[in-house]
Amino acid sequence: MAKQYMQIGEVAERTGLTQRTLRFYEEKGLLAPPSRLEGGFRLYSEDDIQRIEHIVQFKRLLGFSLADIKNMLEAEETLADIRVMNQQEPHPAAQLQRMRKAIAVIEEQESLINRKIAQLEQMRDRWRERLDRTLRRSQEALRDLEAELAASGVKA
Amino acid sequence: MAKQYMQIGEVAERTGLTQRTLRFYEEKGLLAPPSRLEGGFRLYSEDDIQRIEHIVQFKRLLGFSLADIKNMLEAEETLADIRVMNQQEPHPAAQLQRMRKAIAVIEEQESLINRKIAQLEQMRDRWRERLDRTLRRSQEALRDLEAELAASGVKA
DNA sequence: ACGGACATTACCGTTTACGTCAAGGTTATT
DNA sequence: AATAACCTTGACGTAAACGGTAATGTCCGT
Repeated sequence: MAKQYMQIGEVAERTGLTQRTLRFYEEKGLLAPPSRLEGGFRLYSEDDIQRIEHIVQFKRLLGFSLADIKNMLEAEETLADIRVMNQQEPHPAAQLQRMRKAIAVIEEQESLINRKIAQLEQMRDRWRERLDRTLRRSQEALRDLEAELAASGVKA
Repeated sequence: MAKQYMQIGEVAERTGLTQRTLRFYEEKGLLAPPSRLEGGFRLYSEDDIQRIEHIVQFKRLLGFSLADIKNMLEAEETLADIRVMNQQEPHPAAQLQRMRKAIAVIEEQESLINRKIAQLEQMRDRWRERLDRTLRRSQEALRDLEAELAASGVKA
């Protein structure tokens, strides 16, 4: 298993971010302040790292600003809160209420991603049509070429 | 039909970009310098506008830097060049050669988009699993709630 | 030929998302 | 207790992607 806690250097290496970026994200509120060693060294938990990798993904895939990503991460947090609350107060009626909230949050994230996918698919389809047209034209060119060769064959 | 040529103000309105941004893109080489009126006013053709809207899409969907987008647009240009050349020198063998190039370019763009889509789908699937788990848990909560109600019904 | 709307270049300013020291404190090992 | 390796908080720097304004020129309808 991975060590329980990692210092910033190791986290940086694992996530591909720099130490500065990690501190920067923390400063901007994208990362919850991690725990610290007595001397002040940051200690990241597995959960922290999960969250960091989440951010990296959001950036790479969606291309959103950090401000946007922060909002999306708040959805994450809502879910985490709900889990904790369901653990603490396991009254079925209250749980059910919170579950509905959780489901709404997740569905929103999913539909956001789906919208993006749909747009990308549309974009891809336009390229695909283009490919088809080009292929058709190159078929024609090939046909013409064969005709030309046949003609020169007759001549020879 | 749309007017043959538009001035920068109208283009800005139609594309949702600012005039400054249009000039900036031109300066950075993302847009070919449009034709000009005698006095120096920029005149954009339909083709120019197509290209601009292309850029807007790339930005919104892929979230790439302008430098990256510039590279992708060069693929576009390669294709345009190929079309012109095929018109000018319609020798089948040469055409065929260029067609192959065109196909390669298009396929590269397509696969780039496909990779992005695949990553997004993976991300969506993770949310979907999460949704499933939450739904299952809320089923349990519902079951518990019904049991509770039944019990209180018996008591009442 | 003139007034108002629209454009031009030039240049400085701003925000975002970090990079890059500097000066000093902490941890682990010997 | 000394030393290397690691960390801390500033503080300033920077590239990208524009925003905003000034000073000036152009277009066009009357």
